[in-house]
Amino acid sequence: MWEEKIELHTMYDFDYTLYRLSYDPMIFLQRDERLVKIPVVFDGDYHIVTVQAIGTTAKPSFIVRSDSEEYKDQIISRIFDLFQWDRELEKIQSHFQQTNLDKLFRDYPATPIVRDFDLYYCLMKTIIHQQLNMKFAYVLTTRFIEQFGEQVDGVWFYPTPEKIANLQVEDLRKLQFSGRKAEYVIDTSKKIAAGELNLEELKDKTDEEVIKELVKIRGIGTWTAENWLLFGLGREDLFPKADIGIQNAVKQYFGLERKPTIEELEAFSSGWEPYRSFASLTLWRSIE
DNA sequence: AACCAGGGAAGAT
DNA sequence: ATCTTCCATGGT
Repeated sequence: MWEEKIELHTMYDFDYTLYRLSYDPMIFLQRDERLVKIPVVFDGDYHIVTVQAIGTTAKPSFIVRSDSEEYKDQIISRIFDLFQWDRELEKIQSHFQQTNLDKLFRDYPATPIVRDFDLYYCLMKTIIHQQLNMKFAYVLTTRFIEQFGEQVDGVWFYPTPEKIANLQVEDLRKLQFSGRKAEYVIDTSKKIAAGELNLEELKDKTDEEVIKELVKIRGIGTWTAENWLLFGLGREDLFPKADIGIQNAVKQYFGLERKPTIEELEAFSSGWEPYRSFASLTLWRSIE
């Protein structure tokens, strides 16, 4: 067992991160302790990494703990990457002070990108969440992980694509997946298991290239590709205009009579680049 | 009971 | 290419 204290050189609202993570019932959280346990897999070996906040938003610091000395550097690097601790949120904040979202960012400052812990899980979760209300969507992802994942010391490790690739549609229908959704999940997992789709390799491509490749897959549309880029890879310039939550948040913030059209969203969002992901996150946050 | 939900595919134009 | 319809399933 090792532990490492980490101090950031930027502001970071980790309590908001914990709040966002608390939506996912399969994540091991102790919010009063400001602590989260993260499943990390290296070379097929399971590691549990504990991240605990001990600082403030203005002066954030953390204690990171895990067991494997061998992977210590990789684990710390992964945690930095996951929580984007290198990012200077002050820059984002000042960028939006010069836009039509100035009030929004004053009300909800320094919202970090909260990534999912695993690229494959993120993609499955995003497909599962298509067109479902959040409550039921999380019921489905919870059943998915309970049924096909593995729990170690209270921490859930996500199913592998290989395992899901071997399922039948009926296996997921039992969990109240629609037949169509079950096909999307299984067929996409088959592509990954067969090596036709490599999520790790998409890290090296631009947003546009990733969207173009993912949208070819049956069951993945623009919304899913954009959300995967944002919550999977943690990319900074996504604005999912088809998203109902984004539409409702824009309606509320700008005081519209009805939900905005795609064209109206285009117009409102001019000037938000190249950090539109932070606009999206902060808009979602405003209606939580 | 009707409409909604952090969409997408398939069909029609 | 773009618009319309249908698909599934629970929540409010």
